Amino acid sequence: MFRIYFATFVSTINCRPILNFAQIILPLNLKGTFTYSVPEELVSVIQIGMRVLVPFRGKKIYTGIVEELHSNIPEAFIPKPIINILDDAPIVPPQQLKFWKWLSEYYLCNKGEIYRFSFPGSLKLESETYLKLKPGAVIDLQHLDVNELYLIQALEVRQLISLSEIEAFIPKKEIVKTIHSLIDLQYIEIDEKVSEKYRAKEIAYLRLKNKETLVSQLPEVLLQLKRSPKQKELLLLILEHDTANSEKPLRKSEVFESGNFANAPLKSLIEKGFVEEFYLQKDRLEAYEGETEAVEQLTEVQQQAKLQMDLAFNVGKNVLLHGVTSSGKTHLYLDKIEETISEGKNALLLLPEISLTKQMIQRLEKKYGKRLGFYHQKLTDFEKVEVWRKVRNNDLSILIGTRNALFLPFQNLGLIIVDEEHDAAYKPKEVSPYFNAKDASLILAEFYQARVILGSATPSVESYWLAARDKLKYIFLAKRFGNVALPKFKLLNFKEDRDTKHVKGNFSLRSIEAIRETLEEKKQIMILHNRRGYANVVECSSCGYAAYCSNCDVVMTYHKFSNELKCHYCGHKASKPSTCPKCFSEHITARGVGVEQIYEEAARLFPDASVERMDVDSMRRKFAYEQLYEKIEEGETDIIVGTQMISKGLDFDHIELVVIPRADQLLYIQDFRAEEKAYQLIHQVSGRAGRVSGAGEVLIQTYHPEHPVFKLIQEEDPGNIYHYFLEERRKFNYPPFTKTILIELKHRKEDKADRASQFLGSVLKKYLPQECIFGPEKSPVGKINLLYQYQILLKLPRGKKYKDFKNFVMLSLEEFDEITGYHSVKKNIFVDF
DNA sequence: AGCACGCCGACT
DNA sequence: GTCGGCGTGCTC
Repeated sequence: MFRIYFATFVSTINCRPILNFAQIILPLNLKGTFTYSVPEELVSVIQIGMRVLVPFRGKKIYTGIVEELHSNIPEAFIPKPIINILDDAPIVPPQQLKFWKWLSEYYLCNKGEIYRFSFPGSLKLESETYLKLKPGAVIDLQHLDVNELYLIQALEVRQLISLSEIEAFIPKKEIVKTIHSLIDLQYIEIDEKVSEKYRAKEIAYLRLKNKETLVSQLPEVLLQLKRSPKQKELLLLILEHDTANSEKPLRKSEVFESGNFANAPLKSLIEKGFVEEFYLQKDRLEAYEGETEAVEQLTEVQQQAKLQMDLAFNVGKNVLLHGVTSSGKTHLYLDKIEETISEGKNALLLLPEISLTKQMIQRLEKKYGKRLGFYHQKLTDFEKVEVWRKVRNNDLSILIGTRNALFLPFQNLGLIIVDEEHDAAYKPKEVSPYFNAKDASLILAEFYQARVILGSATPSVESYWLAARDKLKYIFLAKRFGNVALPKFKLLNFKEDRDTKHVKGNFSLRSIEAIRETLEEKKQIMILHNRRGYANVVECSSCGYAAYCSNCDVVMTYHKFSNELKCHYCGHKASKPSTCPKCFSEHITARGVGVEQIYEEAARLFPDASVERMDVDSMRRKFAYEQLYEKIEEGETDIIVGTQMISKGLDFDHIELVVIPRADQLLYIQDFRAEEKAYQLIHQVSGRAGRVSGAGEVLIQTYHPEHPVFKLIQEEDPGNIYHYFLEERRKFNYPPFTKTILIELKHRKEDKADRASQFLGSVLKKYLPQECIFGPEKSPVGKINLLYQYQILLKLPRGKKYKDFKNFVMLSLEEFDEITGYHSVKKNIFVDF
């Protein structure tokens, strides 16, 4: 009683109640946070944003993040105590915690999902379950089966064995049974252990032990070694190194690399106390050590753009930098980055895919050297941790990365640049949490009081609209660097050419002629065909049978190169049937033109030219991309046939001609963004042509030369095509005029998925006006990977109402979750999909 | 999410 | 008769 009174008394004086409870975010896809008590000895140490070890469900231990500290005793349950604190300072800055909160609320996902996604695995320690022999157990080996015997014998040799290690010697199916039976017999018990995962990389070095003494007694020492010439030689080598250039220590591996020494002489020298081994930590990622150079002067036009940018930034407005390809956007980026870091702040440059931008990386390395860091999915986990630590210690000024770099613990972020802001890689549909890195950048920047540049040659319609309404400052760079002319577009009416027999296969004679001319000039050609494989349907012309994927509701694509059928949804492979499996007819035909076919045709039409194909299938081999890149750069390749892959990162000086044989294919895809995407793709590839000469030409073969996209793409002023896109979006109530939410429901059993979607639909209809709800209906691809898929599309009004409507959506989802029968239905929610 | 508990089919 | 399937419930 007295204690309680005393505590209250003290806290009143300090105006600070004791914060002995914490809300913890766990790396699990669970709603909300969990309350833990803070042990007395940790109360003064714990801070928001630190990592803590907490028990969760029995003995299992997780690494959680402290989101909040408070003194409200929970009533419904007794909180468990925090086991320990892992950091001596917060690892997640407050701005990032706000960012997580915003993401989870806006994108309707759990914070645990965000935490799991944003942290490198080895910073999230988890306990592992170990087995050990029960002390004092008397084991009767006679009555054990083979697996039990194995396990007991293993435990007698090694005291602790983790669950994952057991898989090595007991069949997976038997593990649980074996363990349970041994626990029942009281022979073994279970224990949980947390171990540090991250290990600094250490390099072994050699040096003299007690250098001074040794040197002073050198004659005696050498005498002592006179019968061991190798030891003597080695000692002298180390001595020489240690006295000569003591700057760089001698690497152990260096000594052995020469092949002169074996391990034995070294061992003897160490035993005799002349030499010692020592270890130094080493960064896994090599920092650039070469010369750095200054940022080049901006041109007149770029100077103008920069001026506008500064004006916008000064009034707290972010920028949409719309610059045609090779207009020098990168140049402007570098200038702003330079400015940011000279103010002592960090800059973040986001790219859609790091691998395709080697030139950009090299260019920046030359400018910023050690102050530059990279962060992307291809780093190993330990490499990620190292970048994390450096960012937290503010050792890096500039970060280049993909979307997950947004979650690095920046101390003082001043600028975010989102390059190629229209790119779909910023919001992949495959990985949760589903968020758009472009939109998220604007929010994160707000929390850091940082500025944002969205850059693109073909901005997204959404960003263009924001700029049109002056929510973003619109800056347009209309001309290529050095006033090089933009490529000329030419529409070829393929129907006419075909009717007058002016075609060969998929190529118009006019295209063939243009390619031939370009080849004669020793220039390069790109042919774009955005469809993988050889043919997209294999069917029987007698009975109409088509080869479907066994897991998905789609036809399989025929890949002639690898001679197999592939499902592009689940990756399932099958061999191509030579007779119809249904009617046994031999009339198996392939329909639908894929990039392999276009490649084959091009190679046949131009037998003397070197033709290469570039798509995910041909680039899967390691370094395939780098090798082809070099070949093109060296001028060894004349014609590059490829999918959308060729539209990114291939900046070569000698590409003059781009041909798009079946351009209509790009437009007629079931997606309200199809035309925008087609425009972006065509525009991006065309930007590869005539970058130096200004004589670039783009041939678009189409059955519909009157289509607005084809008509408007030829104009150098992009205003009209964006107005066309916006008008279309307005007409059909699509973003940016509405806000969309797509809910997908999947289940192994079709009727369950169907009923679940019907039910959720009916709940939504209770709260939302009918005209906002589209569906429930079967998804365009009704089955993927054996899961049946249904969907509901919501088109909600923008602005103030949106928040209310979204609350109703959340309410509906909660009501849906209350039905236990639907818990096995997998639910995906895409906000602004 | 993952892990334990509880009720119905294919095997010794 | 059991073993094991996955439907259901809960986690501070």
